[in-house]
Amino acid sequence: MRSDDVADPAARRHHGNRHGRSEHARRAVLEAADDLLVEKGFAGVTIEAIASSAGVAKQTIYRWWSTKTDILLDAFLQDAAEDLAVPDHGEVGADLRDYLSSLTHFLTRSDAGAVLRALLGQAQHDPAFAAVLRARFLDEQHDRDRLVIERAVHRGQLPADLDVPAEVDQLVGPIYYRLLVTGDRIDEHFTDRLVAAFLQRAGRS
Amino acid sequence: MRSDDVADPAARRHHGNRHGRSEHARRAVLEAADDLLVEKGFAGVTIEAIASSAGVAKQTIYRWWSTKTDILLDAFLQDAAEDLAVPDHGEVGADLRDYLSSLTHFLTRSDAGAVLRALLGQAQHDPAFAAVLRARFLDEQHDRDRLVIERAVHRGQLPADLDVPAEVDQLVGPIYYRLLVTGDRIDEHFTDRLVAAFLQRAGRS
Amino acid sequence: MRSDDVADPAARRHHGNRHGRSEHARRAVLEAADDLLVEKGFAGVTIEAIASSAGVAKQTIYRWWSTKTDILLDAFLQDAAEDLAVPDHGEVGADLRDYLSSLTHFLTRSDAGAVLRALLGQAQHDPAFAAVLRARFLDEQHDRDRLVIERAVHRGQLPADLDVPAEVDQLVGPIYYRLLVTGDRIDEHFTDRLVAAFLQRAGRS
Amino acid sequence: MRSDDVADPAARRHHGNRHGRSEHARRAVLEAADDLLVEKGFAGVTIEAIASSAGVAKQTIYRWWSTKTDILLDAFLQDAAEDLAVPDHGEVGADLRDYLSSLTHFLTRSDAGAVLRALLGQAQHDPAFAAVLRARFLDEQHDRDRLVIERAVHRGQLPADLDVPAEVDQLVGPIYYRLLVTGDRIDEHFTDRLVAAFLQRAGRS
DNA sequence: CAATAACCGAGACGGTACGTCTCGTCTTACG
DNA sequence: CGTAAGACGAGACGTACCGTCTCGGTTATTG
Repeated sequence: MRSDDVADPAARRHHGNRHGRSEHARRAVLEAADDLLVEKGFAGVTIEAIASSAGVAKQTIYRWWSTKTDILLDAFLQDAAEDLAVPDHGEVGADLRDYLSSLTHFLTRSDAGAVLRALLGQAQHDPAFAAVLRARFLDEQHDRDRLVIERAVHRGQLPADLDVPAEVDQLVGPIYYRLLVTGDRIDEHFTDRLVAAFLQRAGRS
Repeated sequence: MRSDDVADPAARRHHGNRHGRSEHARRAVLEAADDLLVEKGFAGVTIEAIASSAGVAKQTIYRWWSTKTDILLDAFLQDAAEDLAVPDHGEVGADLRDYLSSLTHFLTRSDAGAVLRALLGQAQHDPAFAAVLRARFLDEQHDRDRLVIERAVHRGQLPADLDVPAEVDQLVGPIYYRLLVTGDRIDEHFTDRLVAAFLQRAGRS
Repeated sequence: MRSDDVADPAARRHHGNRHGRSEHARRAVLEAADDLLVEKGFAGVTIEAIASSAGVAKQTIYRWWSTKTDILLDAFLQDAAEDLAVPDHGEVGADLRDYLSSLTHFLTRSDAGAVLRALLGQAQHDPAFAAVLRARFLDEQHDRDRLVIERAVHRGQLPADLDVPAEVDQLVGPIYYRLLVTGDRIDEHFTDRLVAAFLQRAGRS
Repeated sequence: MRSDDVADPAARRHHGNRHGRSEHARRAVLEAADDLLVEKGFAGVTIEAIASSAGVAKQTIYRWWSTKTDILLDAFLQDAAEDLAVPDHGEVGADLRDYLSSLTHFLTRSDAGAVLRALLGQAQHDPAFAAVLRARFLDEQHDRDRLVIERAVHRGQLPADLDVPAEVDQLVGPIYYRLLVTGDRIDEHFTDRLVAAFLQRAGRS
């Protein structure tokens, strides 16, 4: 039998099989890409470096991904999945403050945030990739950004005729602006102020 | 003297001289870089391509610039200088609407705007370049963004204790957000709404 | 021996059995290798190409052969077996003229001859393969080359003290020389002249 | 033009110039190819290995040569130039014995001979290269092979109607045959016997 | 007449070398 | 001394095969 293999399935080397790819290789590539970005910067992320530091053949990478940004996007999506929960305490102000604060933390402190910055940078150079990035992450994220407000509207805490997309842009726009353009620190004072301005607008409209 | 170069720059080949650098070469490089970016995209801007399409030797480029983004930044600064005038009609609302509208036009419609997007993209990949970009353009632009509001404060049209930097981020942040992240259209309706929200905040504070 | 293999299993598809290999796969591989050499040249003979055009798994090839030249050698030996009969009319001159003429035809006209050329080429690059080629074909062929003369010596038509190996090298050497080095045409006039020279030497010695 | 290079080619490092290639790089490549063939065999001669052991960039190799056999041919021609002098003592027999003996030594003992074997091997795999090899070496060598006999014919020592090409093939053919096919030792006894057979034929014809 | 064992096609794997591309440096010759 | 030209060392690119390995299926012999 293969009791050894079965006993420790993670440890054993996977050298190919008939139906499907190596999970081991897939993970090693994504982790290597992630690590390289954080340690060496975007220029340090080369297919050769990924292959070599993942202990994987280049051809194995090319079999499953087309570009290095494709790899980084996969790595990012895997990491980002759990980190962007939308809070629901039932109170708009608190939820928004909470959400913007954790969004900020994600963007500026986590490795995944660094990867996203790199991907957004690449999107500026490559319209085709920009479209992919939107389709595979940004649109979904945009929905998430809307969620707190939409729930409040649903609960009757906010006016029904609120122009949600425009309001969301005014809430998160300044955060991305500081992240991508000015590089200024984004603290809770700043995000709280954004929420306050929103509530003021929404209360009056 | 440069009269020859200026009089008939195309005809006379400039193969070196004893009196400093060639203005002809400088211009040809900046224009070539600009054109290549617009026509072929950022990936099409290589030092070799610039040299070849400017009719200039690679070494001449390396003598005066270090990287291709350095060239693009020079090209951008030259183009951007005149295009970002700050209006002063004496009325904050009108001035801001005017300013944001022309800023938007600059960012989304002009070739220089395309170059800036590329430079901002590169800044996400390269912290050193991000610092240079801030020092040579963004800080100055940030000052310009503040100008309309500061003038109004000075005139007594806006409260003196206004947190100008934070307000500016809320005004232009959403614009850059759409430019760099969502790719959504930025029309006058959107910029006018930003101004309205600002006036509402400022009037109350 | 291989008589079993050749004898038994018929033309039906063979997808595995407990004892013994698939004759179908064996033949398909040898034919594919042969065809590829003739159609695409030596560089076109790759294990992957053989496997794919024989409809066989790579592993099946590696189970039975070690290198592509090993395959070509098997293919060659199978083809060559019948084509190199040694004539025996009882007259040395006629036999030799006949033999050299058919040897030349085999070397320059047949597909098997093309394969042998490739194998001899490989033997120049790889001493280990050169040894194998000698053991599995050239020594035997050398014996065949000797046969006509030895029979004549036996019959008393040629002197008993003839240095047969040296004479054989002078008979066939020029043929291989033209085949492998100069590429000159080898016609009957040339082979007849070789025989004439031999008879002259043998008559005198 | 190149007088500088020719004057002092060895000493200075040459990292590029406007008109013409680096003699230093050229020599390093040819020597590296030669050494690799002798030390590691034909399979050990790879462009990467040559580049690395010559301290040269791959692109520099590809700029001037197309294939590894092209490099080996250049290396061979440079080495072979001086080693194949044709003797002229005024006596056919002595000259031929001398010539065949030194030819044999060149083919079987020298590094250049090993390279030639490899090139002849490659020629069996690649008709295009075979043509190049003939044009750049074999034809010339064939002329050299004829020279001793032609001089003797000219001196009246041999019949004027001698079929020189066919005679040459009978003289050198057996040597190449042993070199390329049988691998048998080629000693002076063998080459002297070839000469003796030739003289016998020529004397009678 | 099931269980087993050897062989089959398929194809993913870690690798090596390929030939191409661009980089940034260096040397030369000209004006 | 700045220029145009362009060869150079370096190294990443994406591709082609290499030889190894696993997988699931097929069949003949065995228990």
